[in-house]
Amino acid sequence: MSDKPVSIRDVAERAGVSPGTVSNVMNGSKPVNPALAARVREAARELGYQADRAGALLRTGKARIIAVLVPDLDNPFFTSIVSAVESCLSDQGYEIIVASSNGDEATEQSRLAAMLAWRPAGLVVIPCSDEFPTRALIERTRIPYVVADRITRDPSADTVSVDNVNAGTIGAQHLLELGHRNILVAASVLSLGNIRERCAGIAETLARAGAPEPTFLEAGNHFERAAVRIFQWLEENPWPTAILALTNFTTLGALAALADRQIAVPRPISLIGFDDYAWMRARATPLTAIRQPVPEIGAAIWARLKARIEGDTAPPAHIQLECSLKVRASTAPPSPQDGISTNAG
Amino acid sequence: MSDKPVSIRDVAERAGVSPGTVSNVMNGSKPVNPALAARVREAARELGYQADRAGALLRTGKARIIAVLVPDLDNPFFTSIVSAVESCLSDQGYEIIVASSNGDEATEQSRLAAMLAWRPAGLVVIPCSDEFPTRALIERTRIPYVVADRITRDPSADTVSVDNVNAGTIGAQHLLELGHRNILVAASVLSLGNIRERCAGIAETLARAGAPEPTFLEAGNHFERAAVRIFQWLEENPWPTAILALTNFTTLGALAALADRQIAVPRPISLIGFDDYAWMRARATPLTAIRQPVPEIGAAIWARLKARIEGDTAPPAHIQLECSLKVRASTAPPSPQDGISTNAG
DNA sequence: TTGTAAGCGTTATCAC
DNA sequence: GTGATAACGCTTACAA
Repeated sequence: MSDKPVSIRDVAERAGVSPGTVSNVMNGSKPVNPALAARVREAARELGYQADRAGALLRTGKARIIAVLVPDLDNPFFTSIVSAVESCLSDQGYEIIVASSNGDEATEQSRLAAMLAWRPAGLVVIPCSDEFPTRALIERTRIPYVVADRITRDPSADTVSVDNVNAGTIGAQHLLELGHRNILVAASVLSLGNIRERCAGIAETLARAGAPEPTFLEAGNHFERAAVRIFQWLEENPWPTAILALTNFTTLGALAALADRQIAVPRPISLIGFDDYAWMRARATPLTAIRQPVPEIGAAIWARLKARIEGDTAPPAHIQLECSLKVRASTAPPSPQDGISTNAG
Repeated sequence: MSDKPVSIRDVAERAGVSPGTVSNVMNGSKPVNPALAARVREAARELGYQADRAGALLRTGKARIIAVLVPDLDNPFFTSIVSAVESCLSDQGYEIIVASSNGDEATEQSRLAAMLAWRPAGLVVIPCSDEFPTRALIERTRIPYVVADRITRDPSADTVSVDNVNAGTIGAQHLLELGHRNILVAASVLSLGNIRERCAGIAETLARAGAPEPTFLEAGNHFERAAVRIFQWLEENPWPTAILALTNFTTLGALAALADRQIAVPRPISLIGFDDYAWMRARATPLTAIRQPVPEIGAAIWARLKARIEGDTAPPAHIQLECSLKVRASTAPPSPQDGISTNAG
């Protein structure tokens, strides 16, 4: 009906009190006579009053907004993090604003600047590279932030990630136990620290067992590209007995390459995927996979951010959560002759 | 360095002009002497000035924010819509704020109210039900909005959806051409109009061809539940020669059920999936699927919203985009004996 | 316990 | 073409 939103003054007038009192009632910032408070609440309800957050923001300088910046909103891992964080803070009076850097530093910079203009209470960033040059931009604002997933070296803020070394280790361990010694690692890009750590966990585990060093293939951050890279590699090299994928997209790339090449799983090639999605289970040969604890990651991010927003000044915390191996049907002991097989074309 | 963000006054002082002039320069709302403008821009750059959007919001009453409300942020179809919209408006000075209603009307209501408190310039809603009771809440605000995907009857706002009848038709047509007459439709919930329309397209196409009516199975909106429903149905009924899934989650459910039941695809049962994701291609038997044109949906949403924000008062537009059938390997003619097969247990 | 008033940063209106 | 000034809705000292 009314063209303009109801303001705090409308409520005050209707309840016969001052705007300040309405504010105190709505925010509980100061005790108010119960009878009055009831009258105010009644008036607010009748008018459908919803405080305009612009006024509050202007006055307090802090929006009840959490800005989330991810490298790719089409990557289900990143959106699952967004979802996990959203479900934590939605009932705490915060709103979430999202942007994608498209894996590009210039875009990261400009999207970040745009979101910062809202003076959000906190920030969640999955940087597009380990350089994280936009960190300076953030730190000038003094806004609390958490770096997630991709941890830059020398982080001066809270970080939340998985134990990437261990993630690699449990994958390699599983393959070793099955008897694999000839392993292809389908990495995304080795310029990312988290990927390098996963590789390190694998390399170390294999080395300790006296197994030959695996091949680390950089397959990129996109499904299509990963598929052709892995396909080509399988064309040009003796086959491994197992592939260990280090991201969800390289998992898909490996699956596509194996399918195109008509190579069955788990024999002649076993496959361990990364992350855990419904489609990994919905297959004739469900995928063995390294699961990242996404809900826990989201909860940890919010816990740190919330603490900082509320004034926690402890030194930066670096939270690491453990991945777990979901053993399903895509991994099996290599068949005896596979150990010496070469690409028969 | 400085604890407080630089304001327009800081810039004005440094450039030796008035705040109003700075505003005019930054927004281009009024012509300004080029020399002065340059000085202002220089000062802004030096100070790293970024206009505080709270002030602007308070003054203009409209935030350059688009609020997006979806039923489930863990459903890749919905997040792909968010991503498509985000990529449209990110370079137009808009920010996107997202929330999930979790498929619940009360949550939808409260999340919507919370987002509305930011006085967003526009709204994108995928309602959690066709009732869409929150519509009243939105319309009181006079904020332009677009209803996407799930179209309520009697919509008084712009809508963007796919041609659901045709989506069903092309799926059924494909199966008919292959010779299938015994079809199971894996629907999500029949209370949703878009699902009913897909069913209608199927039913009509089959009827016109003189084929028997298919079975419409309500498998729900979640993967796990859909999997068990379809599994059970296959236990208790003679097998169809083809399954036509009407959402991404029922596609996964069907795949999981078939895998659990150790039923191969496309024989004895062909399968058409809904939506088009990388995992559908990354299989030994890539999925034939009905693809929704997600980027185009996002673009259409933004086009309508943008027009409304800029004052377009044309009657509500109801945009329908066409789905396309991606024929891959999960559909094939039924084997001769399948026409009379029953569940052999 | 409640009311009053200042002020947050911006933009729009008005003189100049 | 530019500068002063008021106003947006809210919170929060401070006064009553």
